[in-house]
Amino acid sequence: MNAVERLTEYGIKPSVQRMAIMGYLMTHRTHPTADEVYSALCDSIPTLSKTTVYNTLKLFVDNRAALMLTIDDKLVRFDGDTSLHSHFLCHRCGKVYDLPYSGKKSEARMPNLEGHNIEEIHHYYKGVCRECLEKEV
Amino acid sequence: MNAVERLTEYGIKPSVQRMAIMGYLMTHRTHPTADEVYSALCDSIPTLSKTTVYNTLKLFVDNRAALMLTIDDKLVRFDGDTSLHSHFLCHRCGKVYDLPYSGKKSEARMPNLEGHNIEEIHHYYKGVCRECLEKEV
DNA sequence: AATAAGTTTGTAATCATTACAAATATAAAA
DNA sequence: TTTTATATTTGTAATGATTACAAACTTATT
Repeated sequence: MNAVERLTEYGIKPSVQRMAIMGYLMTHRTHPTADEVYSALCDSIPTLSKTTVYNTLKLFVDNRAALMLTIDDKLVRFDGDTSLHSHFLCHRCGKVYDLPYSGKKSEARMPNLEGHNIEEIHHYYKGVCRECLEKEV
Repeated sequence: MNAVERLTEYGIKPSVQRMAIMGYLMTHRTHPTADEVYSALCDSIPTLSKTTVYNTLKLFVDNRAALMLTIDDKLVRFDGDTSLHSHFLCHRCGKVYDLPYSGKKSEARMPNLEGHNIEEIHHYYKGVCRECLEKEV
């Protein structure tokens, strides 16, 4: 599936900027910040505005074509993979890793907990990643 | 357990400000922001500085006497209850509710997932809370 | 009391994010 | 095609939570 198909699937009309941003999310599974998306694309789209990146990412999230991760208290990150999975933040190198979702699978279908209407589930781990642990020695 | 005991238990030397802030966290399970803590205490401690509130909450978190919640992308919230439990954010009224932890209990003891050293687990739900759903009708 | 160490305070910066209005592009109507 | 309306993008300026920093203050130690 390409970026255009992905956008239309979520009811988002494609444009040069939207395709580029969605394309970046699809090919870079690094959970980038808005600023990282902007920096990566502003060479190929010289007129690109940072406001557009913010607005477009918000549009994706509102239409459930992307996830907004609040795992880091400093920066909001975005994830083009909207399937249910967990995230791990290394507080040493700042990288965010994907992990399989470890909550009860029965809750994957947006349960109704204590009367609340659940729309999103986020599962975050924090610590020191394998790579940083190896460097330690 | 009172605030002083709690502080010393976590190796934090008590002070007027620290006792007041820890006391507030212990008696108000509302997951307050730094600003809310400041506003609540600045009457009883007129000289209190917002910087102190920020520094002190950070001190608590560093010493694991409190949790920092990043469930909301706008505001960092704090929780004096450091036991393993989940949180639910209502995106209509902004309130944060406690929920029982629904991940695998076996992971409660800080597992070693894919070689990473896990130090914290956060489980966030988002949606519309029971109270807001009732008002809707 | 004098000195050192730890804590608090106020002000000024930082910096990610948003508000807003002008400019541009796309679609629809004439 | 031209005109008109609608949608999208852009740049600049503001917002606001958080932090840096150095002075003031408090507590502990010599």
